[in-house]
Amino acid sequence: MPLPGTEPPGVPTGAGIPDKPALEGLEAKWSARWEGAGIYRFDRTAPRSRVFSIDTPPPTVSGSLHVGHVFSYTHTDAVARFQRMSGKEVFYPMGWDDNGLPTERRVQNYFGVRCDPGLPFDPDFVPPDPVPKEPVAVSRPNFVALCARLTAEDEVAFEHLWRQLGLSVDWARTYATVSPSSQRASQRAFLRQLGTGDIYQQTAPTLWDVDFQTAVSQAELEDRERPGAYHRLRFTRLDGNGHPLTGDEAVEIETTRPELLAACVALVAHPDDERYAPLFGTEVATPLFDVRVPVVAHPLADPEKGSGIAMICTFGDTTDVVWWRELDLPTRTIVGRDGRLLPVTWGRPGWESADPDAARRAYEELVGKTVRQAQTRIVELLAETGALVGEPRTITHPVKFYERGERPLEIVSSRQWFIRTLPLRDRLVARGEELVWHPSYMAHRYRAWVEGLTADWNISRQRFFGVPVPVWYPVDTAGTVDYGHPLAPDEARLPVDPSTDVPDGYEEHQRGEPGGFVGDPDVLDTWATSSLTPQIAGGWEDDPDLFARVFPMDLRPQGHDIIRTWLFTTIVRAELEHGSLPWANAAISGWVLDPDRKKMSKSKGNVVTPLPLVETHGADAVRYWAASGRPGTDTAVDEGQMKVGRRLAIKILNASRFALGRLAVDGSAVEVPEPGAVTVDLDRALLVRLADVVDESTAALEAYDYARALERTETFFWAFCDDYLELVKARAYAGGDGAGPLSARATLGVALSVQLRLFAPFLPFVTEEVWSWWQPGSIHRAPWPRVGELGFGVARTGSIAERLDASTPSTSTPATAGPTPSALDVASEVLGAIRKAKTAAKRSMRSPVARLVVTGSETQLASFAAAKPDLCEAGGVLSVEVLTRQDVPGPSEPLAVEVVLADDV
RNA sequence: GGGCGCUUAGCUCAGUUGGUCAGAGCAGCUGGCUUACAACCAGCAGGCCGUCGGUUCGAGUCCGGCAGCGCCCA
Repeated sequence: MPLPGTEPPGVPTGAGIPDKPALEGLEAKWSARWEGAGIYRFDRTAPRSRVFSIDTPPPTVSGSLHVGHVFSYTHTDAVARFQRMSGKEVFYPMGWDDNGLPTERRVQNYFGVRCDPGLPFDPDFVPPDPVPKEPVAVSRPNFVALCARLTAEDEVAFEHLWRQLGLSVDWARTYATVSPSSQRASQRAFLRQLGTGDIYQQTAPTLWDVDFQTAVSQAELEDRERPGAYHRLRFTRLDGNGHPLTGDEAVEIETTRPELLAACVALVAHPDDERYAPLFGTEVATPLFDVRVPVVAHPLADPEKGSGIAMICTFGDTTDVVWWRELDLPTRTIVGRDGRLLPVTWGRPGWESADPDAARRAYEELVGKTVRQAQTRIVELLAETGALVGEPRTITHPVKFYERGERPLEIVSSRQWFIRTLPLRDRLVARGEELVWHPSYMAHRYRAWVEGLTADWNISRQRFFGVPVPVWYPVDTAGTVDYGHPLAPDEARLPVDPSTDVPDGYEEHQRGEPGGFVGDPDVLDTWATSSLTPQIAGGWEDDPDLFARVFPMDLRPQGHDIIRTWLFTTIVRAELEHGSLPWANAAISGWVLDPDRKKMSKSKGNVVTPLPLVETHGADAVRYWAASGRPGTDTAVDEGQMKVGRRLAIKILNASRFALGRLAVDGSAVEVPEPGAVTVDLDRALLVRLADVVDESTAALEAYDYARALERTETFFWAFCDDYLELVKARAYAGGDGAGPLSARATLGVALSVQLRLFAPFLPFVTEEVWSWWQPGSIHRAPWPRVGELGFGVARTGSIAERLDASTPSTSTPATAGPTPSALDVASEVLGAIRKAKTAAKRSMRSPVARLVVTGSETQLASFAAAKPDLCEAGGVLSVEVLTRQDVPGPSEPLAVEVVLADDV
């Protein structure tokens, strides 16, 4: 229903139909008018039952515009527009994910700066110009200000693209994940879960990127195949009294990380491995360092791998962490946060050695080296002492990397904040089953991820630009920080920055002083904030009335690549905070591949930028391409498809011009006769078929299958243009109030109106343009078409034939099996035969047909008779002869059509 | 190694519960300026539906094996 004030200027009249309609300029024209009229504003007075709320993952604006965005956001927009036309108030805000590392890196490169949190804020700071080779150190507040400045520019570019593309976003409701309200939500959730114990702090093994100098979570890991080498090391067996056993009693293990030997805390073999069973419970001595370590059993040890027995180090990989935790082993940390070997004191508790001096001498060769350098040196040392057996055996094996990192992750022990996810596993699996997935098989991805979780979610990051961890710690009189008793702010104070704000009851001058306090220096993982987009966008706590109307949301659209990150973390937070799903449906889009069906990546340089495509082909054309990609299916960028979409949009302009031209005689206002005027069988048959399309398209969109809805509508529309418009032309041009012309005009009017609305979610610009020629208000607030508009009862059932019977009592159905061909079916078939004959004879379509002989069953001929006048006009047929076939052909048996062209007589 | 998906015309892909399902568009070819549309229209040709087996009266369609491709996870 049209909103007040949304009517385009001028009364819709026949004069509103342009002579030469064109697509050019429609994007600018309509996106401005939609904004001006507030077509996509969310009406927050609508009750929950009438709201359709969408939680779109905000794009990272510091990343480049990507055609993948256009693809999946178009899918969402089609659904949003359908829901809006179906009477829902659509809550469709757009966010910007400015938070996090990508923004930091971009700011560093763009301005030539680096953040030094130790520096004081410089209020007069201006970024260096030109950008220097060596980055300039700036304070954290200055750095954050630069981040804000750059992301503001990026947001403009994104919004421009979205508007050009015609996303029906409520632009009054944008949010950014670094905004104060987002920070407030993020910190509030943190404090609440800290209160419930679902967030805890622990010194624990932490996945660590030595270049970014930050912890990363399991979700940010990726395996990469890297060359490595198995080094076979000889460990000395010990007797019950700790004395070395002589002879060939050594245990040989194989490791790819000999440099971690000093961190070895045990050897491990499979419990069923008979080769090593006698060793379980005994001790061995490490080479070089002579440290006594136990031999233990654990099922994760792979008898097939290497020699079947492995050394456990703290920590070489994630399996070490599992062994360490489950077998309750001690910690010996030798890798520092910079990826270099830390100094240790041999002989001290925790670093016991049977020969501390030898251990010290060996370790002195390694300390301060990077792990790579240390490996080279220790291999030399091991070889010199004879502990290295044979030559290292090179292999290729998967190594864990931070997905943005360039060097393998190390696992360091450090103090970090975690969200307790492991105990939630069963509940999270159940939530995954409760969520409705489109397509359904995407549920497997989620389930596999949740079931494969091995660690709680580490949410602290040692970065600068992000939401600060909102706590401080007391410093005791001796100057020791008491991490066990974090000082949390009152929720009313949020957001806080502990590096500049002061905890209640303290003064700024006490910062870092004995008896004072220190702020937690870390920021939260970006996912710790991004996982709250339903809460942030919905006004959680800040606007309870709004939140109650939109949460849990109806739809989360997103790509399948972020199921384990964004979708998963969002479910975790909603479960902890609200005990519910964050949304009812998840619609998962596929990837966009490059035109050669290769995955796009910056390194390959095959990333397609979307704006030129929109400018070249038009927004409707690009949307057509995107909407043709079925849910979950990877789709290549295909300019051919865009050209098809453009052709379709132009066709809509032209066909509409024709139809409306017949309805607005001599420039008068468009007048559509009442549906009751549709009396001609051919016209009824068209509307029956259109009713099917309405049904199918509606059902498809309700099930989030936008591609199917578009395809059905498009197929119908081309047939409508190619056959029906040609057949109806004579009656449409005839004018006057005769039943035939009246029926034709009524059909044209209703068929056009319905088809425009069926297309509107996909081609918002061209449909709005045509709508404005003859209808008040925006098509995007017009009601979604219903079968009832076409003059049929709501209770249509069964086949087209049955519907025809119901609506055309005069047509009796002979007792043949199968559906009766409609007047339109027969007319299309015969028209096709006429065209074929003309083409074969290389004649113009205009050339007359001297004689047409049609042979068919009684049913077919009855339908033919109904279509005959229109058919003769459309085909230029001068005389017709019909012959009844007595042998009752099958229902799908084609008519026999003989065409004699005029000149052949 | 485990999981998921895909394999239909030269290309991109539809084919919803097994029974006119051998389809569309693009590309190609042959024609046509036809009073909505030459950025158009009409027509033609093109396929053992990856492979092997099974269920069935009947299988692109359901089940299993295999092969190839892709993604996710170890």
